[in-house]
Amino acid sequence: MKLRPPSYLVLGMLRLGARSGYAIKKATDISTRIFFPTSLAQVYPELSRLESDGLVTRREDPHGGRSRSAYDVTDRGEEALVAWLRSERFAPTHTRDEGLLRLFFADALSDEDQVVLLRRMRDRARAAEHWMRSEVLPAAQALERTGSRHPHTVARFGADTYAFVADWLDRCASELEREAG
Amino acid sequence: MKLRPPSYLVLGMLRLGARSGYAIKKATDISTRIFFPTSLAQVYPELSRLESDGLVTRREDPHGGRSRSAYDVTDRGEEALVAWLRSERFAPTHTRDEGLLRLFFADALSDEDQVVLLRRMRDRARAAEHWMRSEVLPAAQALERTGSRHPHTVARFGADTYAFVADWLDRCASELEREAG
DNA sequence: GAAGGCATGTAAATCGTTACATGATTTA
DNA sequence: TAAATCATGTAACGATTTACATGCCTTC
Repeated sequence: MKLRPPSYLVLGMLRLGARSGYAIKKATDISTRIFFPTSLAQVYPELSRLESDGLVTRREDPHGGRSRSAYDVTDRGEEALVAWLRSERFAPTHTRDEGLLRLFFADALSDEDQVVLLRRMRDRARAAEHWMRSEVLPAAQALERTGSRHPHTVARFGADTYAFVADWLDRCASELEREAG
Repeated sequence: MKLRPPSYLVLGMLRLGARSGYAIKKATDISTRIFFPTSLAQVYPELSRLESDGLVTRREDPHGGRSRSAYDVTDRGEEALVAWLRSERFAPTHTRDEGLLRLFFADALSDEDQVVLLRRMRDRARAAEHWMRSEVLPAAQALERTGSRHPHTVARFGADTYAFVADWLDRCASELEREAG
């Protein structure tokens, strides 16, 4: 019965109001996706484990002729979530960024291609920022009206960070372009 | 003979002057580690593959009674690296951040504990910034004197981004503390 | 002379994604 | 009525890390 971060993702999403495994996955797609993605093939087995550990309860919740399971967090589940949130140690951020890896080795490119690469990375960061402001933030604000403010905190953090990154890369590209003439 | 980002990491590090598998791993530990970590168990098999594909050559380079293999990038290896650097499409950034996941669910905590969590995340970002400025940046500047400027670009990017993140989390923690009274 | 770093590799375990398989309901 | 979405799960695959195994060299 060892819980890992994906277990808490499921537990936390149930606590925020998602009822089915499918709903949990949908919720992550417009919220935790950029810093903690998951898949249905991870959510369903995780729900089974949490149920057999007594951290959630399952009940039948069919919708028309379509079967569905609804889950609720138990008191022990709530305790486990809070204990995790309060614990001192947490895993270091794990990132794999192919764009930055390219930039790292970009000296093998011509000056023009270096600028192209930087602008491509900038565009990607800008697109991510826009997506967060237009899709993720509104969904988080809706959650805020039900008493959960921090999904909104995280959405603002993400949007602001992507904006910072896009600006940084834009400046870097312009400087490089000016230097190269 | 399908190359993935870790292949280019190895190829690129060889190009920047690392000679052995061990040296490649050491180099990543003070450079790409935060955005593209790797392990010896990944580097050695990758070198073998690159060799059998003719993208690098191996030669014996013993140091005293201790055997060592030195690798060099071939013309085909150089071409493959540049083609990758120039290609339009690259994998989206992949991140798993347990700290942000906690913040996302932090509404389950008391106001005080929410501030504690934010300050913990801030401290971690600040520590990462300091590590980059004191360890990574100097190493990158040394590389710059050999003609490779972009390891330094990436190091500045990393340090500046961590500084932005630390400041953002600090402000957020202070606001929350003030609100809670 | 002990500890730590240099050096190479393999095996096992872990973790996560994609593909497969199925079927009902809603919307365009 | 066709496409998209809701809904659940398993199997296969792929990628990466940790542990194992070995041994020499340098520094304290």
